[in-house]
Amino acid sequence: MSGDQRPRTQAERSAETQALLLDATIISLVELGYARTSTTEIVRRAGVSRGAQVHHYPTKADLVVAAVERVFGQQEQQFAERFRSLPPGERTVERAIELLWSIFDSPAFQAILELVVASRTDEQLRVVVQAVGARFEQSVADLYAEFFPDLARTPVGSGLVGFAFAVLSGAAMSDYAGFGDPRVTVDLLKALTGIVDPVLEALNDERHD
Amino acid sequence: MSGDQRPRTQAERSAETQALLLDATIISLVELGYARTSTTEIVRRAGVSRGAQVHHYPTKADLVVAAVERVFGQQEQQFAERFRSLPPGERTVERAIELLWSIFDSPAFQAILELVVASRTDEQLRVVVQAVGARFEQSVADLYAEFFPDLARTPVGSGLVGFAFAVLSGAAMSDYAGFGDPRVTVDLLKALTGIVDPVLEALNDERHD
DNA sequence: GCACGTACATACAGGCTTGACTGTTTGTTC
DNA sequence: GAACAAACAGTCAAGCCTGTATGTACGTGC
Repeated sequence: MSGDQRPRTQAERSAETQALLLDATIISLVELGYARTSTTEIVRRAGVSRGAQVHHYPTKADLVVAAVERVFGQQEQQFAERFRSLPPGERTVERAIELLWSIFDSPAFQAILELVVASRTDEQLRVVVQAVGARFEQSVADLYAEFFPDLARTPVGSGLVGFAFAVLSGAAMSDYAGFGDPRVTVDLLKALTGIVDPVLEALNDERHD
Repeated sequence: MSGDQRPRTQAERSAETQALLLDATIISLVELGYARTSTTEIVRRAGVSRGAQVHHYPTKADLVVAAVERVFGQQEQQFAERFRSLPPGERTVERAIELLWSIFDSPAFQAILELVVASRTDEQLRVVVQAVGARFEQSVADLYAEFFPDLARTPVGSGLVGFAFAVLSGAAMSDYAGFGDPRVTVDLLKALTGIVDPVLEALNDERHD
């Protein structure tokens, strides 16, 4: 059936099994949440044996840490690709926010949310999450600086990416927190970016009294 | 030693044990997170027996649901009290946001965050969290409408509380997500509220084309 | 003071999870 | 093609967690 009878190399076997395991981990995080995600459940979903899992990721922590890197990396790459493939005329701040929102509004971000919250009370996980999270933001900030150099030069403009990340995280969460409307929040964020300068002035005035 | 030799009434005993259990639950959520919060751990922290716990809250879900209501309720009440006790001259939108931020920046909100995220994959919990969360927002919105009636009348102004909730949630989370700086985010939010009208106009212009 | 119900205490059983351990297959190297 | 290492398979035991069940102490109404 699967026409390829050529034996796979060790590297290929390794990579495929690891991908199966990490994707299963991420999907389990999305569907069951962190608390109910067990290694048993992961190997079941991945369709690999316990031995295979323990070979590649000896402990549950190893597995989760690797999943963090994978899911952040995927989103980071996806955002960059999508934004770069926009027709030049549409490479606006507003479009960038819409694109970013499509990331934060995705199942993948639900997994990230589980991991971020779990990382609060897990030293080992927190180190990785913060590092990878910061790298993610930095990658978006680099694109931002590349395409909107004028905005990026201002003090507030340079912090705007971090602000957008915070707002979009909150918006994504408000979906099931019972407060706020993500669409309104995102629209307001987009509107805000259109008036960065007045905000900047207001902020400066305020800090100098 | 404890001077009071008068026997406690059943109601008093009940209330005290329940308070011990719920507070222990909340503290455990803060310190250990949702995944590692067990009924065993809770009764240990509360200093009550397993039987007492099961008597008041037969299942773990009952315990967690009650904790949701308690922790949201406490924060709701605390905000209202603090805001109402401000000297009239300081009852500004900015002060309100600072006050709200002190809520979102507290340990209590860390517990709420655990519960909100857990509720995503827990039907029973989600119903409660959304209801109580919405009530919390409504209570803040009511105060907002009472003290800033002019703002509250505008379309965007009326949605501003939900927006603030989303932003502050995100800001609180960005602390351990590795991206954004909560202080910058909150400052920007405060600045934004000072220029609600331009935002409103920008948003309307944008929607009408 | 007695009967009753609420509040509490302790022990137990079933299920699940994790990490460890032993054995087998597959690819690679010389 | 033989030796070696990596990849994989399946089982086991210890620990924890939850819910249950049975027995005891305390407060309340008559």
